[in-house]
Parts: sequence; C-alpha cells; structure tokens
Amino acid sequence: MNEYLVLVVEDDKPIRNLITTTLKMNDYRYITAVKGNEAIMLSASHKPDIIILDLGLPDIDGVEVIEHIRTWSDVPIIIVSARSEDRDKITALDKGADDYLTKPFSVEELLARLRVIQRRLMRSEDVSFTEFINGRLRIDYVSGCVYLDDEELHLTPIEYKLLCLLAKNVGKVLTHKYIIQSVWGTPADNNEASLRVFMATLRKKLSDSSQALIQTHIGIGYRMMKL
Amino acid sequence: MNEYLVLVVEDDKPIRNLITTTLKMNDYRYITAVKGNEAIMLSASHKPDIIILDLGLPDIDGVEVIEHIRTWSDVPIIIVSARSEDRDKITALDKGADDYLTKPFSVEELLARLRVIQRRLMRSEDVSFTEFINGRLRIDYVSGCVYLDDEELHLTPIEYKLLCLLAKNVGKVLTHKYIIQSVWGTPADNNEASLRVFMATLRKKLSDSSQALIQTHIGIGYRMMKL
DNA sequence: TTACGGTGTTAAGATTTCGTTAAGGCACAA
DNA sequence: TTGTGCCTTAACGAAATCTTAACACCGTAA
Repeated sequence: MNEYLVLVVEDDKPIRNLITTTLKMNDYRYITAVKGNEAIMLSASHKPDIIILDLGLPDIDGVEVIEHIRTWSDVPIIIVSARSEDRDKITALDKGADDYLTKPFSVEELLARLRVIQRRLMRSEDVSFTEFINGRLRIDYVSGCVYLDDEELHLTPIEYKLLCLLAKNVGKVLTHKYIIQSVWGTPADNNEASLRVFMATLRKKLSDSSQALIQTHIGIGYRMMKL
Repeated sequence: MNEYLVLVVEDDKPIRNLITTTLKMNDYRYITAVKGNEAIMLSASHKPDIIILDLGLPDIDGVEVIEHIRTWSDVPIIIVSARSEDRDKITALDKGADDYLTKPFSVEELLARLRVIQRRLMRSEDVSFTEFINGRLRIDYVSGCVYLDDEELHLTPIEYKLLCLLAKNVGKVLTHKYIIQSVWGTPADNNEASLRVFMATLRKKLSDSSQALIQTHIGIGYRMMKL
C-alpha cells in the first residue's frame, strides 16, 4: 500500500494512460489533469505529494504551470516532455522543476525517479506536523510511537490506526461505518463487535476509564474530545 | 560567491577538467577524486555538499561508492555516466543516487541540475556523522567497522547495511517494506523471511537477546532504541 | 415491572506474525 | 575438485494479535 498522491498532467491520452496504469500497478494514488489551469487548481485543492507534468499543454505552457505552483508550494515536479533541447531542460529546472525526462521515456526509469523523490520526502517530513498532542496523549507519527505522560504505550497495528483516526478527527464524531471503513478497509463487514473490543482496550491503555477522552455516541459512533 | 563544496569523482582527465572548470567559472568550491575509495575518504573528511560521481572507476564500481556513502550520509549524488541503459540508471537511483546524467552531457544541464539541488539544500540543512555511538555499539562508517565494547564484530554486507539503516533512524520504527527497499534496493520483493533471519543473526552478534536495542513492532517493522 | 437495543467487558479460540534452526544454492578461492 | 563464507528458503513452535461469543450493564419504552 502506497499513500502517495500523484498529479499527472498530460494531454496526450495514450501517454496519460501509460503513466496512470504504471502508477496504479505500483500502488500510487493519482489524479489527472489535461490542461495547465486545471493542474494548478488541482494542485491547490488536492495538495498532491508529487506532480508529473508534460510541458506541451493545450492552454498554457508547462513552465508557467511550474512558476505558478512554485509561488506557494515546494511539491516535487517531474517534467515529462518531448522537448529534448538543453535550453528547454534548463529553463524548466531553473523555474522550479525537480527532474526532467525526455519522451520517449522508460516507465521503469520514471518509477525509479519517483522513488528517489519518495526517499527525500520521507526524510524531510516536518516534525511539527507529524506530532499530535492532546492532554496527556502524544502521538509521534514519524517514529510511530504513542506516549502517555512521556511513557511509551505499546499499541497493536489496529489500535494504532484507530487512535490515529480519532486523533486526526479530534472533536468530530465518527460513525461506526466510517471507522470500520477506514481501519479495516472493508465497507460492508460486520466488525462492530471487534470495534467495541478495540475501543475497550484502547481506553484501558490510555487510562481512560472515565471516558473523558474517547466518548461514545450511542447509535452513532465515537469521538475524541479536545482537551 | 558560492559556498557549496562539490566532490568530483571522475577518472577521465578531460571530463574531470571540463567539470571542474565549469564549477570554477560558476564559483563553486570543489575537490576531486579519481578512485572510488578516495572518494569515500574525501566525502568523510571534507563533507562535501554535493557529489558528482562517474560510475566507471578504476578500483571499485560507482554503485558501491554510493552504497558506502549512503550508510552514513544523505549528501546529494549526481551520477555522470557513459552507461545509458535503463537498467544502469534504475540501479544507481535505487541504490541512493539523486540524479543521473548520460555522457555526453551538456554542462549547462549539469549546472541546472546542481541548482535544483542547491534550492533543496537551502530548505533543509542536515548534519551527518562518520561515527555512530549508541550504548555499547559503535559504527565507524568510513572504515566500515562495527564494535561492541571496543571489540570488533564481523558483519556480512547485508547485516552491515541493515545495522546502518537502523542506526541512521535510531528511535524511529521502520516498516518492513522500507527496510527491504533500502537494504536490497529492489522494490516489491518478497524478502521478509530473509529479513527475519538477518534480524536474528544481528541480534545474536549484538548480544541483544533481551531485544532492548532492536525492538520488534509486530505487523509493522523494527526499531533501534536510543540508549 | 419486564423486555429490548446498544454498549462494555472478559475470555477463549483462530489466525497471523515472528524467531529460530537447518538445509540447500551460489560464488569464489584454494 | 573441495571448502568456505554468504544468502535464501522452508519448516515449525512460540508469541502476539484478532475475532468471536457470551454475558453484564444501562437506559428507555411498553
């Protein structure tokens, strides 16, 4: 499973399909755009982790897309272009592109270059955004550890997922259905019994017997309170 | 004025001169190496900001140089190689290279790719050490030796890589997938069984039977504890 | 009062994952 | 050839995790 979201900007349908099929087979999530303005809108609304951009677009030039996105975002951009002139490469790279592949390109090389970027993204994840603190509870998403009053808790994979889900939506009531869908991935399964068991163990581990942190909403679901 | 120090590793004198002249004209500082082992020593002693590496070296293969340096450092490495096969590119990129240029290359493109890296370096300054000490364990990355209480351990290549990976991410939980990708370089391989065996032998060699140093996170991965 | 739906709690299997050992393959050197 | 490291693979018991079922509890409505 791969959590990276890739924005593919390419007006040529066969190539777009080639890229998206490759991405799908390698467990990337992706969205696509055909025009430059569309790409700019999507990168603002969906905040992709990586952008694959063709320079020859029907409305505006790809370099303008780079410049526009670079005004607010450092998202890695890989150019995939038919233009093989040095001048084009240099312009695109200097305007903010991170890499440049010339068509026809090898999908394997594209995947390798994506992995290079992923490696870098993994290293430079910002600490402030990867930590959750609420009362006595602290989740360190980078190291994957949970603390209660600076004492480390040992959580099983499902317990950890469940806690992260509640934390990410702190203050909101999450329905049983939504929680089960998110944690188990299966939509129509009958895991409500399991969910109740996990809630019990989670509350026990969090010393939450008074249930001030994780509240039950009968007939609806659960909510983590903001403390 | 440009404060970046570039290590140029290239045995072909005309090309080396071409690169260094280009760097000089653009106000980079640089040092040069002809052999792979020399490159490893210089990158440890001088801590360059960027490395430009030719794959065809007289003593050891360039990919081995990447692997060795990557045991302790994330310094950006640009490959400049006569090998234009996809397979070579993918191998080098997966082993830790950040970019790959095929000879003959345009100096202007090389400069543009250097600027891409500089942009990134300006955003995040990170420190790398040539020695790692944690409890009774000591790793000397340059010589590639591991000590337990000043007694040298004999580790196989994969054991060493694995230990370096855990050390570089001390305190963090690393997923099986990430470890396999980093150590074997191959994505999506089924090496989990091997990984378990290597963990066992590594723990035995580290006298870590109590597993206080290397912890298992069941269903997720492993973590080296900060002692 | 009793019945009932939804929930909390506990414990007992069932299942998955891990650690360990040993066997076999492969490369390389003597 | 034989021997020696090194790596992979398979097998199996052990440990951890997950699911399931049973039952207690609590509020509400008949």
